[in-house]
Amino acid sequence: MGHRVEHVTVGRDRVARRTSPEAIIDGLSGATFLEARRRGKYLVFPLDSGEAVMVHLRMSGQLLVAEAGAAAPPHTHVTIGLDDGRQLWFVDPRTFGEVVVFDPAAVESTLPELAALGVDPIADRFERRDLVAAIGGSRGALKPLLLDQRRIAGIGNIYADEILHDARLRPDRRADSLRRSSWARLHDSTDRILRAAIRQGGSSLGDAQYVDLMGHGGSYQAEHRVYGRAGKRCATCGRGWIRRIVSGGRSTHFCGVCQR
DNA sequence: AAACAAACCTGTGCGC
DNA sequence: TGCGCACAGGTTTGTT
Repeated sequence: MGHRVEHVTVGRDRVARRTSPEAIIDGLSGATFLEARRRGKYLVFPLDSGEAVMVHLRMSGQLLVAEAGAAAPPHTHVTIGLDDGRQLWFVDPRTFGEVVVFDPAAVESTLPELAALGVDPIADRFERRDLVAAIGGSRGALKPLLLDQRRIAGIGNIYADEILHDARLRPDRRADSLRRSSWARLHDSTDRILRAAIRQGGSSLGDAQYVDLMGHGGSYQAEHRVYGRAGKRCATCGRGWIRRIVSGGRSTHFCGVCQR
């Protein structure tokens, strides 16, 4: 923060598909980063120009800071040279991620999905009533509801599974069948699992794609009770085995014994 | 309204 | 060693 952008290159147009490489280069060049914010999985960096940069990492994106002169790794699609010589890299092998320079006053038209994000359990006040308001009225299964970014912002596939396990609720359990006590557990587990994962720097899987700005991975993968543990004994109840199903098109893991 | 499939990409791990 | 296949942290779009 507080650094001015001196040079920008866009090495792969797909990263700029929402706008254009020129829009990213022109919008960033000469601007100073004021702040780093997050809402759901969207990273937003307000600039002194009045515009802001949005970065979404999707499945394999990384935002990395590098010293002056460092060689960019493969799949570096945006390079931002700062006034102290350091560089900010957007790296993304699968190219699902994107970078957008936008006008926050026009976010509804330029980034409608950002404007439509639901309550953020970490960034917003998030009481039990907020959880119930977000998903309580639905007749659908809990897992897809937790993943719906317009209802609750920020929960991904790993943490949906871990949260539901912690709350002792099956991922295919209908939201309209929950009792008061289950809503209390689900709220409590959402808060606790997300905060514990953040404290440990998130979950870095085998390919070590998920890293912080300095390239360091997290350690929460060591705490996973269900995600990626299909066929193994349930570490919570010691009786069931972890099952893998597909829910909402996503790989889903749970214990059939201690989750109901 | 909800469930499902496909699409967008590249890389890795596995069985054979 | 090499090949083909399944699968991967997300989201959108289109179809039942």
